[in-house]
Formats: sequence, structure tokens, C-alpha cells
Amino acid sequence: MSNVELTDSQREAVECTEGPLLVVAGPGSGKTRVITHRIARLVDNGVKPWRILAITFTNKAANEMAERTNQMLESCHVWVTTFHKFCARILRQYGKGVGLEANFTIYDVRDQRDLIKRAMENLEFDSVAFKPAKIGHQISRAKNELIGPENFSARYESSIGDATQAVAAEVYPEYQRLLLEANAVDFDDLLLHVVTLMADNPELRSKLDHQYEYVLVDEYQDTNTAQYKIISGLSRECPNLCVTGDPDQSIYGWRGARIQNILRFEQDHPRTRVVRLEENFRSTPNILAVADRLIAHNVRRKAKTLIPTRSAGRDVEVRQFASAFGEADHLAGFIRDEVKSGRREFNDFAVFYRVNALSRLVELALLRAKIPYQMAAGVEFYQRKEIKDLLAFLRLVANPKDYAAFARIANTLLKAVGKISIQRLLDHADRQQIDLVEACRTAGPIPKINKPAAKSFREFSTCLANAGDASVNGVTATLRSLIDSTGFTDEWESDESEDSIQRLANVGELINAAAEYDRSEEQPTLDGFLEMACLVNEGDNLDETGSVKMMTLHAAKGLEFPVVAIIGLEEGLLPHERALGDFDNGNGLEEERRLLFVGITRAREELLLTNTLSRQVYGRNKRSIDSLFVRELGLQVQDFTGSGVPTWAALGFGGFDSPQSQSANTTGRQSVAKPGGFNLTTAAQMANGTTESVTLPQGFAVGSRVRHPQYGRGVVVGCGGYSKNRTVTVEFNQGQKETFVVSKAPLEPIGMG
DNA sequence: TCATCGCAAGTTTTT
DNA sequence: CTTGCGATGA
Repeated sequence: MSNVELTDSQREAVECTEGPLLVVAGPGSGKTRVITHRIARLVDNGVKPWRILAITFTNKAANEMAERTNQMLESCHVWVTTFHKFCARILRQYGKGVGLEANFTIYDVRDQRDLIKRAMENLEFDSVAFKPAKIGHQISRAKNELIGPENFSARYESSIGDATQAVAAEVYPEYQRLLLEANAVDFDDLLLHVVTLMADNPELRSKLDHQYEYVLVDEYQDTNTAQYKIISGLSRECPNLCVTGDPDQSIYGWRGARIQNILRFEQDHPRTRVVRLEENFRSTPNILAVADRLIAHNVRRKAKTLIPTRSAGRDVEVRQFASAFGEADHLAGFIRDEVKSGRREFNDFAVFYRVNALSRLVELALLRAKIPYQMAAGVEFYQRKEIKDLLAFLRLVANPKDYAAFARIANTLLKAVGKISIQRLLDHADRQQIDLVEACRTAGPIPKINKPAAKSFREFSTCLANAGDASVNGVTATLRSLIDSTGFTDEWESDESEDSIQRLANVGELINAAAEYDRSEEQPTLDGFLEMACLVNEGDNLDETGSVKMMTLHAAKGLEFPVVAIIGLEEGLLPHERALGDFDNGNGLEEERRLLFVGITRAREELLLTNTLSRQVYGRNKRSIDSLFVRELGLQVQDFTGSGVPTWAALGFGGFDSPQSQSANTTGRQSVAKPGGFNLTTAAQMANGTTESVTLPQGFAVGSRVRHPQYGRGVVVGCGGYSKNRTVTVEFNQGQKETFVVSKAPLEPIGMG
């Protein structure tokens, strides 16, 4: 390995391998390079790879780091993982200490909510008046702060306890009991249980501490109390702890992250070496100046410099539009022109926004301009009904105590089974002290249970029993077996409807995912597959080349693009209203500012910021106010409100950006319904009155026109499926409808409308 | 027991 | 506007 290409401070961070090290790394300062080089250096120095642990927050970051590490070290097994995966692995091995069996299930937010609801029902709380989701949030916050059920009341009674909190205090222990009974954990438990384990069991803590002799933590400014404890526990006797981070990029305070963790690292670890990476190799001086000007408004902050290394580029621009339609359309036009002129490729562009809802109009505009794009975190694949159903099958095979999985299946899939039968079965399991699958198997003689229901339960248990051992035959085999034996897809196989085709395609995708998992994993297990399914995010692989990338500002952290556009710089949106005015005094605003800082510093060469005069929120037209941040940036806002978008009107969609609507907005009047077909309110309606347009592959929006060599011209009336299995239904001349797999059919888009 | 309809509520960021 | 839930009828 050669370090010639490293700067002095980078080299210092790489070579200082022993003892605590804090790397304060500004944006674009080559932090990832430092980490990967450092890992390589450790291995060069003779450290066994399995004694090195590198922890990140997201799968995306972990994958990237693992990949880059593997490039430097051929096939060396350094464990690069996320906090949650790390904890899951520890708990699979040592979870007995906190009452977990090795095959425990991880509950996602949905399962969590359902279980909280059940806990509330058990305690006879009104789950309508008190939202389980809200209670869940309270519990989650407590867990992040390491507050167990027994401490919850005590911890919060001093604060002005609202009713929800009081309910949460009661529900928390019951919820926790149910989780344990189901041999399950929620996301927060993964961390909390590990902390408990290490606290209760000093020998285990010490063992892990020694096992992971060298620990690296990325984005340390985002650690919450639980994560902080875990890291502390892993670096007491072997304090070779290297953390990297940037207080200015702390954007997860809302989720319990404590910026203090990084600020007090030096006090926590005496003899800490501090290395600052302040040179920026990413952005032009113009962009850095803007970023610096913005972040300087944060009061609670250690001043830090961003030293440019590149030559000046284009000016940063702020453009203002009459409406969000104008904003989106302009963006699409801008990208199209840049690519057409040969100056850029689609790949060079990224669009960031504060909330996912803002993506829709941009998507539509890109679609219309035939610009390929990829979105991080669209509709979650693993959240689809049919996918969750199948996963529930797998979960019950893996963990027959998994109540949430059982409840899901029993409620929606088992024939002749209703609420009463389910309750009887649960009682039966409870009385006999057997798991749910065993209860199904022995459902026959349960008193008062329906004959058909009992039969249904028994057949179901047989399907599960015959599903095979995934660790021997692979997850795919188990999955296929379950699909076959339960007849899961039968009704769709014989059905040509749009819906059925889509569901089948999704099932196909899940089988692909399982096959992929079996292939990539040395020791595939059902637990492992399920873990991946719930801890992995769809946006984790934004790897499609040749497309514009769209994502939230949060998702943008750690990435970089030649051209970045950030939309919606408006009060209430960025800064977001819900992020302000909490108990914290101005911290919310500072975090929002950091969020924009993160966004700005993703840009390598060009940065375009936009906002509008009026934007639709909840279907209503609302006047926008320039974001405070726009003023702080000290840039001139360019008036693009007149640049217009007659195109929408020309397409027969109504003149949203017509002169009238502008004047109404600029005079500050509430806009009134205008004559002349102004009643098209949403983007979805524009694309033919359906919401499906959001998930469409580019070029085949619902409502768009296509040509097929045999069928001739037609209009897209529906879509479905994912990636390779993506389908569209096209209506041709005589009302004849055909469904095609996009990637295989010789379809050609020929415009909208 | 199941399906449909209609009503209601609620809209940040994510592992 | 969307989504999710509950009540009602078959």
C-alpha cells in the first residue's frame, strides 16, 4: 500500500493506529479514504482482520466502505457493518442473557405499532384516543436514552407529563413483555439489549472489548446514548478507538443522536490524538463559501474552516418560481439542456428536498422530459402487502413465537379464521405453554373452535413444517415451498388483471432477492435473510448509472455529485416547521441549518437552490415565504416566476402558471378558482388521474403514449412490478388491453397525453 | 366471516 | 389528497 497520495493530516490519521483518535473531518476532506487506508494499514501492521471492527450508520456507507477496503486488501475479512447489524449478531450469540433465543425476530415500525396496539388493548387503553405510533415514539426515545420500563415514569415525571406520556409509561412494560414473549426485538432493542448485556455481564463486555481490538466509528456525531455506551464498552481495555465525524453534519438529533458525544470525546478518552481534515477536495470555492456563510450562523459551534483546493467554478444560484410546477419543470428543462449540449450526463445531477412529498412534481417533470432518474426510498419493496405476507410465513418458520407474523397471517390469509378463532388459538397456546405453530398443529380438539378454522390452522402448520431447513437447502427453497404448499399465488396465476400481474412480479422479485441472498452468503440462514429484509433500505443501492438521483437531504449525507439542486427553500419546509420550537432552544433551527449545510457540501461543481412563491400543501395553494437560510446565504434571488411553463397548459392540463395565477400570488391574495379549467389540483391527476405515476419507469408514465410494432399506438393505462419485472398495461385502438414487461417488450414512448 | 363502502384522520427526516 | 380504519351489510 502506498500513502503517497495522502495529505499530511490524512497520513497522520492513517498512521496513528494506537490509542484513541478523533478525526474531525469536514465535508469532502477524504474521510472515507482515511478510514479505508487506516484499515489497510492496520492489516499491514499485522493486526488480524477479525480484530478490526468498522461501524457505520447506514448500509450504504457500510457497503461502500467494505468495497473500498476490499479493493485495497484482497479478500481480507474486516467486519464493516452498521450498529444495528452488529448488535443483531451479538444478540444472536449472547441474547440469552436478556431473554432472547438465537432465532429472535426483528420487528419493524409497523410490527412495533401493532404490538403496542395489542399491549394497549391488554391494558384496556383506548388505542384510538392514544395513537400507538405516538406511544411507540415515546418508548423509542426512552430506549435510545437507555431508559427501561422501570425507569420511565421516574425519568419523565419531573417534566410536565402529558396524557400520552402517562399512557406510555403503562404500556411500555407490557409492550416489552409481549416482545419477549414473541422472542422479538424492535430496532431500539437491538442497541438497548446489547448495552444491558454488557452492563450486566462484565466478562462478556471484556471479551468483546478484546475481540474487537481496533474499533472505527464513522459519523460519530450521530451516535445516540445507546450507541455511545456500546462503543465505550468496546474500548475500555483496548482503547484503540478511532472515531470520525463532523459536528456541523449532525442531523439526527431528532432521533436521539447527541452531538455532545463527539464534542466531549477528548474528555472521555484521555490522551486522545486529534486530527483535523479541513482541506476540501470536493467543491469549488464558490460552493464552499456559501456553505461556510450559512453554517457560521450556528451559535453553538466550534469554528472550523473549509479550505478549498479547487479553482473557482460557477456561481451558486438561487432561483424563485411562481409555483412548484414551474420549479419542477425548470429543473427538468435545465437538466435536459445541460445534457443535450453535451456538457453533462444525467448521472451528474442530484435533486435534494427536505420531505419526500416534494419529490412528486419533480418526478413527473423528469418523466415528461424523458429524463431517467432514480429515487432513494420510494415505495419500500419490503413493505408491500404480498411481500410482508410472505415474509410473515418465513418469520413463523424461523421463530414460531412471532406473534405479529402469526396475527398478520391469521387475520388476512387463513380461510375460515376470524377474530374469535384467533383468540381461542392464542388462549390455547397460552394454556398449554406452547408456541403458535404448535398451537396450530394441535388446533383440532380446542374447545369451541370452528371445525373449518381448526382445519385451516392445521393445514397451515403442515405447510410451515414442510418448508425445509433454509440453512441446508437455502432460503429460496423454503420460500418456494411455502408459496407452493399454501397456494399463495394461485388466484393470481389464473388471473390476467393488472393487480395480479403486479403481485406476481413482486413475488418473483422476492424470490430473486432470496436467491441473491443465498448466493452471496457463505452460510445462508432464514434469520439472516429476514434481518436483511428489515434492516436494508431500498435506497441503499443508488447505483443505476446514467440517471438523475433524487433523495431527501438526510439521505444525501456521505454522497457527492457534480451538480446539485436543492428545492423548496421556504419557511416551514426548510427549516421544517415541525423541527422547530420544541423544548430545545434554537437547537432545532441549528440542526435544520446543518441539514442544508450537508446538502450544499454534496455539490462538486454547481449548486442550484430553488423556491417558490406558492406551493400546494394538503391540496391547498399556500403562499410561500423565503427561507431564513436564503437570506443568510446572502445570495441574490433570481426571479424566474415569469419563466414559464406554457407546456403544461399546452398539454391540456390547465394553465397553472398562467399570468393570472401569478398576479394573484404576487399581490398576496388568496388565489381563487379561475375560469378555464384550473381545477386540476395534483400531479397525479395530471398523469391521468391515478397515483400510480409515481412509481413508473421513465418514459412509460400512465397516460403516456407508446408504440408497439405489432399492436401499433396505444396509451399506458397501468403499471406494476419492479426493476426487471416492471410491467405496463397499454390500451390500444379498439379498447384492446395488453400488459408488457417493460424490459422485454419492444415498446417505444412517443409522448404524453 | 368477508368484502365493500365510507368516513376520518393526519401528514419530517430513518435504522 | 392519501391512507387507514371501522362499521355495516351479505
